[in-house]
Amino acid sequence: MNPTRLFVLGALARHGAMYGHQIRRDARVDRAELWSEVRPGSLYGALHRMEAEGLIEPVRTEQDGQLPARTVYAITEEGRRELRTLRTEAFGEVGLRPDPVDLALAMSDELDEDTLRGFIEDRRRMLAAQAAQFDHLGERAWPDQTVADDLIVEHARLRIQAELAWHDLLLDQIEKLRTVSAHRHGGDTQPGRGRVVPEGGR
Amino acid sequence: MNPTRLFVLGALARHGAMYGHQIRRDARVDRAELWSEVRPGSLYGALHRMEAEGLIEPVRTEQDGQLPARTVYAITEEGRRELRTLRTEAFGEVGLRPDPVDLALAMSDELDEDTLRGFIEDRRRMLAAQAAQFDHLGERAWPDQTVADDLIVEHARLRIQAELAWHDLLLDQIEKLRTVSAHRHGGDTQPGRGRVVPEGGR
DNA sequence: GGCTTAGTTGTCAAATTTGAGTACTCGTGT
DNA sequence: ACACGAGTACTCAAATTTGACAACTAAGCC
Repeated sequence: MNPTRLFVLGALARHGAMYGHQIRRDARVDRAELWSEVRPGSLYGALHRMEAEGLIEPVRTEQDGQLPARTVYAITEEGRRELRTLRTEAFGEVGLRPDPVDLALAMSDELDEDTLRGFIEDRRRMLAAQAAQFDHLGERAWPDQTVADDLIVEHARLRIQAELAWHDLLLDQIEKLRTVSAHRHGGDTQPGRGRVVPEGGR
Repeated sequence: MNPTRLFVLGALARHGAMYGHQIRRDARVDRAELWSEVRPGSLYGALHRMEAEGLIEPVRTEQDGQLPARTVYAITEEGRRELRTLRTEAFGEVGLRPDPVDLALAMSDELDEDTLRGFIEDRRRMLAAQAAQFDHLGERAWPDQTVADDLIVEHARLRIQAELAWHDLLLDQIEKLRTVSAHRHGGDTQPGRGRVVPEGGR
Protein backbone atom coordinates (compact mmCIF):
# COMPACT_ATOMS: atom_id res chain seq x y z
CA MET A 1 0.00 0.00 0.00
CA ASN A 2 2.89 2.38 0.82
CA PRO A 3 2.13 4.82 3.65
CA THR A 4 4.91 7.20 2.61
CA ARG A 5 3.36 7.89 -0.78
CA LEU A 6 -0.09 8.29 0.73
CA PHE A 7 1.25 10.71 3.29
CA VAL A 8 3.11 12.86 0.77
CA LEU A 9 0.30 12.94 -1.79
CA GLY A 10 -2.18 13.73 0.95
CA ALA A 11 -0.08 16.60 2.25
CA LEU A 12 0.29 18.10 -1.23
CA ALA A 13 -3.43 17.71 -1.95
CA ARG A 14 -4.38 19.35 1.34
CA HIS A 15 -1.89 22.20 1.67
CA GLY A 16 -0.97 22.82 -1.96
CA ALA A 17 2.61 22.83 -3.25
CA MET A 18 5.30 22.08 -0.69
CA TYR A 19 9.01 21.23 -0.49
CA GLY A 20 10.48 18.23 1.25
CA HIS A 21 11.52 19.71 4.55
CA GLN A 22 8.18 21.48 4.89
CA ILE A 23 6.42 18.14 4.79
CA ARG A 24 8.65 16.86 7.57
CA ARG A 25 7.97 19.90 9.71
CA ASP A 26 4.23 19.81 9.23
CA ALA A 27 4.27 16.17 10.22
CA ARG A 28 5.78 17.25 13.54
CA VAL A 29 3.64 20.31 14.10
CA ASP A 30 0.30 18.72 13.23
CA ARG A 31 1.12 15.75 15.40
CA ALA A 32 0.89 13.69 12.24
CA GLU A 33 3.82 11.75 13.65
CA LEU A 34 1.22 10.05 15.79
CA TRP A 35 -0.16 8.19 12.80
CA SER A 36 2.81 8.11 10.45
CA GLU A 37 6.56 8.15 10.40
CA VAL A 38 8.38 10.29 7.88
CA ARG A 39 12.10 9.82 7.84
CA PRO A 40 14.26 11.94 5.56
CA GLY A 41 15.54 9.09 3.45
CA SER A 42 12.11 7.63 2.77
CA LEU A 43 10.58 11.02 2.15
CA TYR A 44 13.07 12.29 -0.43
CA GLY A 45 13.32 8.91 -2.09
CA ALA A 46 9.54 8.84 -2.49
CA LEU A 47 9.53 12.42 -3.82
CA HIS A 48 12.09 11.58 -6.48
CA ARG A 49 10.40 8.38 -7.56
CA MET A 50 6.99 9.99 -7.66
CA GLU A 51 8.35 12.83 -9.74
CA ALA A 52 9.79 10.29 -12.20
CA GLU A 53 6.35 8.63 -12.34
CA GLY A 54 4.55 11.92 -12.92
CA LEU A 55 2.50 11.77 -9.71
CA ILE A 56 4.00 15.08 -8.60
CA GLU A 57 5.96 17.77 -10.41
CA PRO A 58 8.42 20.47 -9.34
CA VAL A 59 6.80 23.89 -9.80
CA ARG A 60 9.66 26.16 -8.74
CA THR A 61 12.71 26.42 -6.53
CA GLU A 62 12.85 28.94 -3.70
CA GLN A 63 15.63 30.23 -1.52
CA ASP A 64 15.17 31.71 1.94
CA GLY A 65 18.06 34.04 2.78
CA GLN A 66 21.29 32.12 2.34
CA LEU A 67 19.75 28.79 3.34
CA PRO A 68 19.99 25.94 0.83
CA ALA A 69 17.62 26.24 -2.15
CA ARG A 70 14.60 23.99 -2.08
CA THR A 71 12.38 22.40 -4.70
CA VAL A 72 8.64 22.91 -4.38
CA TYR A 73 6.45 20.07 -5.64
CA ALA A 74 2.78 20.08 -6.60
CA ILE A 75 0.49 17.09 -7.03
CA THR A 76 -0.62 16.27 -10.57
CA GLU A 77 -4.00 15.01 -11.74
CA GLU A 78 -2.53 11.54 -11.99
CA GLY A 79 -1.24 11.99 -8.47
CA ARG A 80 -4.76 12.67 -7.25
CA ARG A 81 -5.95 9.46 -8.84
CA GLU A 82 -3.12 7.59 -7.13
CA LEU A 83 -4.05 9.26 -3.85
CA ARG A 84 -7.61 7.94 -4.08
CA THR A 85 -6.31 4.45 -4.90
CA LEU A 86 -3.84 4.41 -2.02
CA ARG A 87 -6.50 5.67 0.38
CA THR A 88 -8.89 2.92 -0.64
CA GLU A 89 -6.13 0.35 -0.17
CA ALA A 90 -5.35 1.77 3.25
CA PHE A 91 -8.99 1.46 4.30
CA GLY A 92 -8.83 -2.13 3.13
CA GLU A 93 -5.92 -3.09 5.41
CA VAL A 94 -7.76 -4.40 8.39
CA GLY A 95 -5.64 -6.92 10.29
CA LEU A 96 -3.68 -6.10 13.45
CA ARG A 97 -0.13 -5.22 12.47
CA PRO A 98 2.26 -7.50 14.35
CA ASP A 99 3.62 -6.03 17.57
CA PRO A 100 7.28 -6.82 18.34
CA VAL A 101 6.42 -7.47 21.96
CA ASP A 102 4.53 -10.61 20.98
CA LEU A 103 7.61 -11.86 19.20
CA ALA A 104 9.78 -11.01 22.20
CA LEU A 105 7.41 -12.77 24.56
CA ALA A 106 7.34 -15.88 22.38
CA MET A 107 11.14 -15.99 22.54
CA SER A 108 11.26 -15.59 26.32
CA ASP A 109 11.65 -19.09 27.61
CA GLU A 110 15.02 -19.23 29.42
CA LEU A 111 14.24 -15.73 30.71
CA ASP A 112 13.90 -15.54 34.46
CA GLU A 113 10.71 -14.13 35.82
CA ASP A 114 12.22 -11.09 37.54
CA THR A 115 13.83 -9.79 34.37
CA LEU A 116 10.61 -10.36 32.46
CA ARG A 117 8.56 -8.54 35.05
CA GLY A 118 11.08 -5.71 34.84
CA PHE A 119 10.55 -5.40 31.10
CA ILE A 120 6.78 -5.40 31.41
CA GLU A 121 6.78 -2.89 34.25
CA ASP A 122 9.00 -0.56 32.22
CA ARG A 123 6.64 -0.88 29.29
CA ARG A 124 3.63 -0.23 31.48
CA ARG A 125 5.23 2.95 32.81
CA MET A 126 5.97 4.24 29.32
CA LEU A 127 2.46 3.39 28.15
CA ALA A 128 0.95 5.24 31.10
CA ALA A 129 3.04 8.29 30.22
CA GLN A 130 1.81 8.17 26.63
CA ALA A 131 -1.77 7.72 27.78
CA ALA A 132 -1.42 10.85 29.91
CA GLN A 133 -0.18 12.74 26.85
CA PHE A 134 -3.25 11.74 24.86
CA ASP A 135 -5.64 12.64 27.64
CA HIS A 136 -3.89 15.99 27.95
CA LEU A 137 -4.57 16.28 24.20
CA GLY A 138 -8.31 16.29 24.82
CA GLU A 139 -9.58 19.53 23.32
CA ARG A 140 -8.14 21.99 20.82
CA ALA A 141 -4.63 20.61 21.07
CA TRP A 142 -3.28 22.14 17.89
CA PRO A 143 -4.46 24.61 15.26
CA ASP A 144 -6.58 23.35 12.36
CA GLN A 145 -7.69 20.29 14.28
CA THR A 146 -10.45 18.62 12.29
CA VAL A 147 -13.11 16.10 13.25
CA ALA A 148 -10.95 13.43 11.64
CA ASP A 149 -8.04 14.43 13.87
CA ASP A 150 -10.27 14.05 16.92
CA LEU A 151 -11.27 10.59 15.81
CA ILE A 152 -7.64 9.62 15.26
CA VAL A 153 -6.73 10.79 18.76
CA GLU A 154 -9.62 8.80 20.14
CA HIS A 155 -8.31 5.78 18.23
CA ALA A 156 -4.93 6.16 19.86
CA ARG A 157 -6.58 6.52 23.28
CA LEU A 158 -8.58 3.33 22.90
CA ARG A 159 -5.57 1.43 21.64
CA ILE A 160 -3.42 2.54 24.55
CA GLN A 161 -6.12 1.58 27.03
CA ALA A 162 -6.14 -1.91 25.53
CA GLU A 163 -2.36 -2.09 25.84
CA LEU A 164 -2.51 -1.02 29.47
CA ALA A 165 -5.16 -3.62 30.24
CA TRP A 166 -3.07 -6.34 28.63
CA HIS A 167 0.05 -5.34 30.51
CA ASP A 168 -1.86 -5.50 33.78
CA LEU A 169 -3.05 -8.95 32.84
CA LEU A 170 0.53 -9.94 32.06
CA LEU A 171 1.75 -8.72 35.43
CA ASP A 172 -1.06 -10.61 37.15
CA GLN A 173 -0.07 -13.83 35.43
CA ILE A 174 3.58 -13.39 36.32
CA GLU A 175 2.67 -12.68 39.93
CA LYS A 176 0.47 -15.76 40.01
CA LEU A 177 3.35 -17.93 38.83
CA ARG A 178 5.63 -16.38 41.44
CA THR A 179 3.36 -17.10 44.41
CA VAL A 180 2.74 -20.65 43.21
CA SER A 181 6.44 -21.41 42.97
CA ALA A 182 7.05 -19.65 46.32
CA HIS A 183 4.50 -21.82 48.13
CA ARG A 184 5.98 -25.09 47.07
CA HIS A 185 9.53 -23.92 47.56
CA GLY A 186 10.63 -27.46 48.43
CA GLY A 187 12.77 -29.68 46.24
CA ASP A 188 10.36 -29.97 43.37
CA THR A 189 11.40 -29.83 39.74
CA GLN A 190 8.08 -30.36 38.00
CA PRO A 191 6.26 -27.25 36.80
CA GLY A 192 7.71 -24.13 35.31
CA ARG A 193 9.43 -22.52 38.27
CA GLY A 194 10.11 -18.88 37.62
CA ARG A 195 9.53 -19.43 33.94
CA VAL A 196 6.52 -18.16 32.08
CA VAL A 197 7.19 -20.63 29.30
CA PRO A 198 8.10 -24.25 30.06
CA GLU A 199 11.43 -24.90 28.40
CA GLY A 200 10.19 -28.02 26.62
CA GLY A 201 10.63 -27.96 22.86
CA ARG A 202 8.87 -29.54 19.97
CA MET B 1 15.23 -3.78 15.86
CA ASN B 2 14.54 -6.20 12.96
CA PRO B 3 11.71 -8.64 13.61
CA THR B 4 12.88 -11.04 10.90
CA ARG B 5 16.19 -11.69 12.59
CA LEU B 6 14.54 -12.08 15.97
CA PHE B 7 12.06 -14.52 14.55
CA VAL B 8 14.66 -16.67 12.81
CA LEU B 9 17.11 -16.72 15.71
CA GLY B 10 14.27 -17.49 18.10
CA ALA B 11 13.08 -20.39 15.97
CA LEU B 12 16.58 -21.87 15.75
CA ALA B 13 17.13 -21.45 19.49
CA ARG B 14 13.82 -23.08 20.33
CA HIS B 15 13.61 -25.96 17.86
CA GLY B 16 17.28 -26.59 17.09
CA ALA B 17 18.72 -26.60 13.58
CA MET B 18 16.26 -25.88 10.77
CA TYR B 19 16.22 -25.07 7.07
CA GLY B 20 14.51 -22.09 5.51
CA HIS B 21 11.28 -23.58 4.34
CA GLN B 22 10.79 -25.34 7.66
CA ILE B 23 10.80 -22.00 9.42
CA ARG B 24 8.09 -20.74 7.09
CA ARG B 25 5.95 -23.82 7.69
CA ASP B 26 6.29 -23.67 11.45
CA ALA B 27 5.26 -20.04 11.31
CA ARG B 28 2.02 -21.16 9.66
CA VAL B 29 1.41 -24.21 11.81
CA ASP B 30 2.12 -22.57 15.15
CA ARG B 31 -0.04 -19.62 14.21
CA ALA B 32 3.09 -17.54 14.55
CA GLU B 33 1.80 -15.66 11.53
CA LEU B 34 -0.47 -13.94 14.02
CA TRP B 35 2.45 -12.03 15.49
CA SER B 36 4.93 -11.98 12.64
CA GLU B 37 5.13 -12.05 8.90
CA VAL B 38 7.74 -14.19 7.21
CA ARG B 39 7.93 -13.75 3.48
CA PRO B 40 10.32 -15.87 1.45
CA GLY B 41 12.49 -13.01 0.26
CA SER B 42 13.00 -11.53 3.72
CA LEU B 43 13.57 -14.91 5.28
CA TYR B 44 16.26 -16.18 2.91
CA GLY B 45 17.89 -12.80 2.70
CA ALA B 46 18.15 -12.70 6.48
CA LEU B 47 19.51 -16.26 6.57
CA HIS B 48 22.28 -15.41 4.09
CA ARG B 49 23.24 -12.19 5.82
CA MET B 50 23.21 -13.77 9.25
CA GLU B 51 25.38 -16.61 8.00
CA ALA B 52 27.86 -14.08 6.64
CA GLU B 53 27.86 -12.39 10.06
CA GLY B 54 28.41 -15.66 11.91
CA LEU B 55 25.12 -15.53 13.84
CA ILE B 56 24.07 -18.84 12.31
CA GLU B 57 25.98 -21.54 10.43
CA PRO B 58 25.03 -24.26 7.98
CA VAL B 59 25.44 -27.64 9.64
CA ARG B 60 24.51 -29.98 6.75
CA THR B 61 22.42 -30.25 3.62
CA GLU B 62 19.62 -32.78 3.41
CA GLN B 63 17.60 -34.12 0.55
CA ASP B 64 14.14 -35.66 0.93
CA GLY B 65 13.47 -38.05 -1.98
CA GLN B 66 14.01 -36.13 -5.18
CA LEU B 67 12.86 -32.84 -3.71
CA PRO B 68 15.31 -29.93 -3.86
CA ALA B 69 18.20 -30.13 -1.42
CA ARG B 70 18.02 -27.85 1.59
CA THR B 71 20.53 -26.22 3.86
CA VAL B 72 20.09 -26.71 7.59
CA TYR B 73 21.25 -23.86 9.80
CA ALA B 74 22.07 -23.83 13.50
CA ILE B 75 22.37 -20.82 15.78
CA THR B 76 25.88 -19.99 17.02
CA GLU B 77 26.90 -18.70 20.41
CA GLU B 78 27.20 -15.23 18.93
CA GLY B 79 23.72 -15.73 17.51
CA ARG B 80 22.37 -16.38 20.98
CA ARG B 81 23.90 -13.15 22.22
CA GLU B 82 22.29 -11.31 19.31
CA LEU B 83 18.98 -12.99 20.12
CA ARG B 84 19.05 -11.65 23.66
CA THR B 85 19.92 -8.18 22.39
CA LEU B 86 17.14 -8.16 19.82
CA ARG B 87 14.63 -9.42 22.36
CA THR B 88 15.54 -6.65 24.77
CA GLU B 89 15.19 -4.10 21.99
CA ALA B 90 11.79 -5.54 21.09
CA PHE B 91 10.61 -5.20 24.69
CA GLY B 92 11.77 -1.61 24.54
CA GLU B 93 9.59 -0.68 21.56
CA VAL B 94 6.55 0.63 23.29
CA GLY B 95 4.74 3.14 21.09
CA LEU B 96 1.66 2.34 19.03
CA ARG B 97 2.75 1.39 15.52
CA PRO B 98 0.99 3.69 13.05
CA ASP B 99 -2.18 2.24 11.57
CA PRO B 100 -2.78 3.04 7.88
CA VAL B 101 -6.44 3.70 8.59
CA ASP B 102 -5.52 6.83 10.53
CA LEU B 103 -3.62 8.08 7.53
CA ALA B 104 -6.53 7.25 5.23
CA LEU B 105 -8.97 9.02 7.51
CA ALA B 106 -6.79 12.11 7.68
CA MET B 107 -6.82 12.24 3.86
CA SER B 108 -10.58 11.84 3.61
CA ASP B 109 -11.85 15.34 3.16
CA GLU B 110 -13.54 15.51 -0.26
CA LEU B 111 -14.85 12.00 0.46
CA ASP B 112 -18.62 11.82 0.64
CA GLU B 113 -20.11 10.39 3.78
CA ASP B 114 -21.76 7.36 2.20
CA THR B 115 -18.53 6.07 0.72
CA LEU B 116 -16.76 6.63 4.00
CA ARG B 117 -19.43 4.82 5.95
CA GLY B 118 -19.13 1.97 3.45
CA PHE B 119 -15.40 1.66 4.10
CA ILE B 120 -15.87 1.65 7.85
CA GLU B 121 -18.71 -0.85 7.74
CA ASP B 122 -16.59 -3.19 5.61
CA ARG B 123 -13.75 -2.86 8.08
CA ARG B 124 -16.07 -3.54 11.00
CA ARG B 125 -17.33 -6.71 9.35
CA MET B 126 -13.81 -7.98 8.75
CA LEU B 127 -12.78 -7.15 12.29
CA ALA B 128 -15.78 -9.00 13.68
CA ALA B 129 -14.81 -12.05 11.63
CA GLN B 130 -11.26 -11.93 13.00
CA ALA B 131 -12.57 -11.48 16.53
CA ALA B 132 -14.67 -14.61 16.10
CA GLN B 133 -11.56 -16.50 14.98
CA PHE B 134 -9.69 -15.50 18.09
CA ASP B 135 -12.55 -16.42 20.40
CA HIS B 136 -12.77 -19.77 18.62
CA LEU B 137 -9.06 -20.04 19.47
CA GLY B 138 -9.84 -20.05 23.17
CA GLU B 139 -8.37 -23.28 24.51
CA ARG B 140 -5.81 -25.74 23.21
CA ALA B 141 -5.91 -24.39 19.69
CA TRP B 142 -2.69 -25.94 18.47
CA PRO B 143 -0.11 -28.40 19.78
CA ASP B 144 2.71 -27.12 22.00
CA GLN B 145 0.75 -24.08 23.02
CA THR B 146 2.62 -22.38 25.85
CA VAL B 147 1.55 -19.85 28.45
CA ALA B 148 3.22 -17.18 26.36
CA ASP B 149 1.12 -18.19 23.36
CA ASP B 150 -2.02 -17.82 25.46
CA LEU B 151 -0.98 -14.34 26.50
CA ILE B 152 -0.28 -13.38 22.91
CA VAL B 153 -3.72 -14.56 21.84
CA GLU B 154 -5.22 -12.57 24.69
CA HIS B 155 -3.28 -9.55 23.46
CA ALA B 156 -4.78 -9.93 20.01
CA ARG B 157 -8.24 -10.30 21.52
CA LEU B 158 -7.96 -7.10 23.53
CA ARG B 159 -6.58 -5.19 20.58
CA ILE B 160 -9.40 -6.31 18.30
CA GLN B 161 -11.98 -5.36 20.92
CA ALA B 162 -10.50 -1.87 21.00
CA GLU B 163 -10.65 -1.67 17.21
CA LEU B 164 -14.29 -2.75 17.20
CA ALA B 165 -15.17 -0.17 19.84
CA TRP B 166 -13.47 2.58 17.82
CA HIS B 167 -15.22 1.57 14.63
CA ASP B 168 -18.57 1.73 16.40
CA LEU B 169 -17.68 5.19 17.64
CA LEU B 170 -16.76 6.20 14.10
CA LEU B 171 -20.10 4.97 12.73
CA ASP B 172 -21.91 6.86 15.49
CA GLN B 173 -20.15 10.08 14.57
CA ILE B 174 -20.90 9.66 10.88
CA GLU B 175 -24.54 8.94 11.64
CA LYS B 176 -24.70 12.01 13.86
CA LEU B 177 -23.41 14.20 11.05
CA ARG B 178 -25.93 12.69 8.66
CA THR B 179 -28.99 13.38 10.82
CA VAL B 180 -27.82 16.91 11.54
CA SER B 181 -27.48 17.75 7.86
CA ALA B 182 -30.80 15.99 7.09
CA HIS B 183 -32.72 18.10 9.65
CA ARG B 184 -31.67 21.42 8.30
CA HIS B 185 -31.99 20.40 4.69
CA GLY B 186 -32.83 23.97 3.68
CA GLY B 187 -30.50 26.35 1.87
CA ASP B 188 -27.74 26.41 4.46
CA THR B 189 -24.09 26.35 3.56
CA GLN B 190 -22.47 26.69 6.98
CA PRO B 191 -21.28 23.51 8.66
CA GLY B 192 -19.69 20.47 7.06
CA ARG B 193 -22.60 18.92 5.21
CA GLY B 194 -21.97 15.29 4.43
CA ARG B 195 -18.29 15.78 5.10
CA VAL B 196 -16.53 14.47 8.15
CA VAL B 197 -13.72 16.92 7.59
CA PRO B 198 -14.42 20.55 6.71
CA GLU B 199 -12.63 21.27 3.48
CA GLY B 200 -10.86 24.35 4.85
CA GLY B 201 -7.07 24.33 4.60
CA ARG B 202 -4.28 25.82 6.57
C1' DG C 1 34.27 38.75 18.24
C1' DG C 2 34.18 33.66 18.95
C1' DC C 3 31.74 29.74 20.55
C1' DT C 4 28.14 26.46 20.86
C1' DT C 5 23.74 24.74 19.82
C1' DA C 6 19.98 24.15 16.92
C1' DG C 7 17.83 24.26 12.43
C1' DT C 8 17.74 23.85 7.19
C1' DT C 9 17.69 21.02 3.13
C1' DG C 10 18.79 17.50 1.61
C1' DT C 11 22.32 13.09 -0.15
C1' DC C 12 24.11 8.52 -0.01
C1' DA C 13 25.50 3.55 0.65
C1' DA C 14 23.97 -0.34 2.76
C1' DA C 15 20.32 -3.09 4.66
C1' DT C 16 15.95 -4.86 4.01
C1' DT C 17 11.46 -5.93 1.96
C1' DT C 18 8.41 -7.00 -1.88
C1' DG C 19 6.44 -9.85 -5.11
C1' DA C 20 6.98 -12.57 -8.78
C1' DG C 21 9.26 -16.37 -10.66
C1' DT C 22 12.02 -21.00 -11.19
C1' DA C 23 12.29 -25.69 -11.42
C1' DC C 24 11.24 -29.15 -9.80
C1' DT C 25 7.97 -33.29 -7.26
C1' DC C 26 3.86 -35.39 -5.33
C1' DG C 27 -0.82 -36.93 -5.13
C1' DT C 28 -5.36 -37.34 -7.27
C1' DG C 29 -8.65 -37.63 -10.23
C1' DT C 30 -10.38 -39.27 -15.10
C1' DA D 1 -1.34 -42.03 -18.60
C1' DC D 2 -1.60 -37.47 -18.25
C1' DA D 3 -3.07 -33.09 -16.77
C1' DC D 4 -3.54 -30.15 -12.83
C1' DG D 5 -3.46 -28.12 -8.46
C1' DA D 6 -0.60 -27.99 -4.52
C1' DG D 7 3.72 -28.27 -2.17
C1' DT D 8 8.98 -27.84 -1.81
C1' DA D 9 12.96 -24.96 -1.57
C1' DC D 10 14.75 -21.19 -2.92
C1' DT D 11 16.37 -17.00 -6.26
C1' DC D 12 16.31 -12.46 -8.06
C1' DA D 13 15.56 -7.56 -9.59
C1' DA D 14 13.41 -3.64 -8.16
C1' DA D 15 11.41 -0.84 -4.63
C1' DT D 16 11.89 0.95 -0.24
C1' DT D 17 13.76 2.04 4.32
C1' DT D 18 17.51 3.07 7.51
C1' DG D 19 20.60 5.96 9.67
C1' DA D 20 24.47 8.53 9.28
C1' DC D 21 26.39 12.37 7.28
C1' DA D 22 27.25 16.98 4.49
C1' DA D 23 27.43 21.65 4.26
C1' DC D 24 25.74 25.24 5.25
C1' DT D 25 22.93 29.28 8.23
C1' DA D 26 20.74 31.42 12.38
C1' DA D 27 20.43 32.65 17.06
C1' DG D 28 21.84 33.17 21.44
C1' DC D 29 25.53 33.94 25.03
C1' DC D 30 29.49 36.03 27.49
